[in-house]
Amino acid sequence: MSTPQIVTRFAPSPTGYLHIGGGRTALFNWLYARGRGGKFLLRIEDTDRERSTPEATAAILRGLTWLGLDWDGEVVSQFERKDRHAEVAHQMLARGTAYKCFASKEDIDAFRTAEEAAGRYPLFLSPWRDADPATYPDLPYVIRMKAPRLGETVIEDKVQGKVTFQNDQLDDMIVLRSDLTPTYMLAVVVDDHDMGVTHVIRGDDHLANAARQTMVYQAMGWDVPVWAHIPLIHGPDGKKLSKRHGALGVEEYQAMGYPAAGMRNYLTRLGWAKGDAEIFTSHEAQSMFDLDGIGRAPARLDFKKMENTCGHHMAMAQDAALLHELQAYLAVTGKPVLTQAQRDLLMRGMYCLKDRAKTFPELLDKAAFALASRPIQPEAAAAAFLDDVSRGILQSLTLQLQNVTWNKDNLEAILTKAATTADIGFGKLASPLRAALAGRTATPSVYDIMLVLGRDETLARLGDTCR
RNA sequence: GGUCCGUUCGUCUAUCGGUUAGGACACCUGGUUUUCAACCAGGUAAGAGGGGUUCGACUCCCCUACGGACUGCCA
Repeated sequence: MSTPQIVTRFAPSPTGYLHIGGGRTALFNWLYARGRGGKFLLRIEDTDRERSTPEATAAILRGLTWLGLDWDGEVVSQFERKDRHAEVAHQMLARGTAYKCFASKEDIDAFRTAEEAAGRYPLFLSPWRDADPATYPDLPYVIRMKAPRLGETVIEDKVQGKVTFQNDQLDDMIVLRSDLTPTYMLAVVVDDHDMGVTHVIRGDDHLANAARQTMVYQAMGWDVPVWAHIPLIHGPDGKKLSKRHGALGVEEYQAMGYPAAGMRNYLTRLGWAKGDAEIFTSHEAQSMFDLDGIGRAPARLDFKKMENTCGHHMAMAQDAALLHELQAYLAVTGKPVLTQAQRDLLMRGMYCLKDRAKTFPELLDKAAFALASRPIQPEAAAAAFLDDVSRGILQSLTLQLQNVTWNKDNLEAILTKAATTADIGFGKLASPLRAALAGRTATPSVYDIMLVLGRDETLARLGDTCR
């Protein structure tokens, strides 16, 4: 007996950017499928023609791509499958698991308002459920599912456990609208079934929907997928994530300069855990990820931890990959592109820059000493180290650096000797040197500065200072 | 209102009836250091409240409080 292939999917509505919570949902689906040799599919739920836009679809694809979540096959447009949905609706009709309902929207609204006013649960029960087709009027109609009135529908959820819904709480939902377009409730089920989706991992705002969708599966005699309804992400204050919490869209995190690998790691750990694992590669995440590890309570976004995680990934990354992602960051934020010389400088200095930065803006800031052009304009705090005595010491140091072979050991020997000769502590030498070479007080070590800058630039900057 | 879900350090979480309740981030103290970051050592800090069940409950059950989702010819 072979294990059927795992198929997961991410199915966003194209009504805006890719929400950070949606990004995590996609990530969970991706991890689960990728870690098990399965497929991860992407479907755009664009049946709401009023709110769906191609721009939003493009933004979602960009967000997923940035996060590094690749999907299998073509992106499926739900809207384009509307004929298939209608076909299934009519099959339900033929099977007797659905019926035509001629009640007008106005009648239903009036009914609901009245029921609510009377303090009752406004469950609309269509009078057409068991009507004789011979009595059907010549009016527009919708197709409603003939949902079971008695008993209960049980969801076996991998995250929420067994959740039971009383069938008398659920109405006969509309599956095909009067304009013959499908509703979400029908479309998801048909699409998930046709696409062979085996595991539905989505936000727990869909938990109740799972009950109704189960009825559609049953009405069609199809296998119900494995459910996993994950809690939504909340803001730092524990409230539902909203604009006042700051960034909502995945692309905003890219624009803030967070590395994608770090975001994947952070988002994976947000609401999921495997023992004490904290920092891991995506490959490791794929093999560790499971549905059991998903928590049941909503998790809050913690920017500090996110930055810390990103910092680890910055340090772990390959130099060339970091430079590449840095350039992508510059591009999306509309910042000037790097020159070849700057790229060379960054590649040369990456080894001492990447473990000091958590984000790309920080990386750029740490690299400022290398990217700066002569003459260096020292910040006030740095300039304070450049008094006449210091300049004198730097001047004699300059002479000793003229002909030395440019490597760390030699530089170390010379600087140590210079400090001894001048009878000062190393700090008294390093601070002015740092000020002269970088114009700042916080930089990589003076050796690293000199190594990254190279002899010519180092001597030139010293010359500028001592002139 | 009804239905459903949730609640362990400030935050993310481990624990799956018996632990000095562990780890990570953040924070504090000390160390290291040419600055910053990093790093090392240590510290503060938690089972929402109340009832049960049990020899024993963070873990199982009930109630309360608080938070959330759903309750559309939206998805």
